[in-house]
Amino acid sequence: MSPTLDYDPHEFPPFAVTVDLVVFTIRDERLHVVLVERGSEPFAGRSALPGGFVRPDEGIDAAARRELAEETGLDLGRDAATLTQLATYGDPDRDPRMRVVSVAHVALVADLPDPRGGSDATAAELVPVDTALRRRLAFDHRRILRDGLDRVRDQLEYLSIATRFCPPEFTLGDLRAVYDAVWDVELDPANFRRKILASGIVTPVAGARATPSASGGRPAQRYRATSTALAPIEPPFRRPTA
Amino acid sequence: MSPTLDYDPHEFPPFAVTVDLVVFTIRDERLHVVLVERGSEPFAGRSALPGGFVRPDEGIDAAARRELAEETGLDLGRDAATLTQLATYGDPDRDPRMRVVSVAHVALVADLPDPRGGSDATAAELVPVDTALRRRLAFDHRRILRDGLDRVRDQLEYLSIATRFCPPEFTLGDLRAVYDAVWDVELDPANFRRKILASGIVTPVAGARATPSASGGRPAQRYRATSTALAPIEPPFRRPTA
DNA sequence: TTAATAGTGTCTGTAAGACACTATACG
DNA sequence: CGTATAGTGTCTTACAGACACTATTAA
Repeated sequence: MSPTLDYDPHEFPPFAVTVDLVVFTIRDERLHVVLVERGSEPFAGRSALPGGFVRPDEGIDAAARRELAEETGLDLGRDAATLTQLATYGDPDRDPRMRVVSVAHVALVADLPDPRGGSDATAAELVPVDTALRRRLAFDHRRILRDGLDRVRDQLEYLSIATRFCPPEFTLGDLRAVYDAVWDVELDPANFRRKILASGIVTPVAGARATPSASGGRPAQRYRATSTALAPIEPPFRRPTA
Repeated sequence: MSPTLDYDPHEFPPFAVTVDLVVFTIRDERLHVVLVERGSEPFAGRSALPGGFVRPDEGIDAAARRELAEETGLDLGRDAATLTQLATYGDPDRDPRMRVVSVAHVALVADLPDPRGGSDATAAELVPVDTALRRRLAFDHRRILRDGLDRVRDQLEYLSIATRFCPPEFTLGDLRAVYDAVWDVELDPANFRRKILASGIVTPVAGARATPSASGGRPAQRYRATSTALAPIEPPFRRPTA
């Protein structure tokens, strides 16, 4: 805030503030993002990120949680770490109607029962990210999605966010599948195991073993995230080059 | 943006949008931040980060550049990389007057001739960051400063931002002094040289050697940033533990 | 049995940290 | 000469990647 105001605070310019959400999950071994179909102009009929206006007495992340619940039926609960702020997009012409500044967020969720349409009957769908990036999205949502994807890929290296894509208990194979999907690689199971266990971000569940998948295989030890909060991966788990 | 609006766009809630700036530089081997003194309520007389209202037809980073120039006389020019968005702060009660959402930025500058008061005669000063963090700052500026500091410390590991604190030509000793100041460590000159040169973020200036400092010593090779854009440091330059 | 996944062991190359040593300036 | 900084070389340790090998399940 400027100590010597350029504008009287009661004559401030007319801004609208919104939130947009990049909601990632993993489905069929691939990274997906939640898109909604716009029902009204501008960009009616086009795919868009879920989001909406921040209410006058509502915090910004509260607005993000509320909009996500309203449009997709997803409840992130009180868990602070699955929803993080990405960046703010405020080009003067990003919305043809008026000046809108949007605070974008990234949410990571375990695979959903199924994305249902919002309480207001808007269509919500789960789309593979590469498909979504090839679509013509409303507003500057393609750029926001791109930025969100970059962020998740980066954070996978140094933060324990991978467990957010998993249910409370998971195997190291499940966790590796997250890395494989987000980075589009195939990590060596042996080296993955060594690095993840050394980082301490997961703790084995005493006695719990996973039933082998349909294709057979030895049952795997079950793990839980060591902490409910995000933890640094130390040393960082670097993404394979090329 | 919600496809089914909770609010008619022409009845949007009354928000003001501002920018705040965390401007870092290095002075006397220590990291400093630019603070201004507030001339009016609320928080009159208290130190604050420079910033101000975004104008109706102005982009957000354009507003940040303009406010910085107005309040401290610093011109970042067209260089995109010295000014980066940090995060957005929008608690409903962060400004007692009205609902204000502020987009905070971080700027890195080479040591200034001297921070002059703004064109509107507001006092601007350069304060060591640890001192600034102990002060009672206006609004939530202490948290913003804290977040900005964390960001710069992190980015020093994997982005070539250190050169932004230096004049166009510098020695490896100068660059190491940046790391020492921001991380509050004393890096080994030999290992620092090896890692920085291996990363390729700097290029030697043919024939140019620095005159030894007052205390003597062999003249050092001069370098320039290899690219005007920010480049990743590969492999990352990890901060010493503890 | 085979196929598939879980999990262990080991070798090799790269790179970080510690630090000795040389080079070139000022006084 | 001593002192201070620039710059090189080298040793040790840690860890990542590659990959061989064993373990335990389903079909």
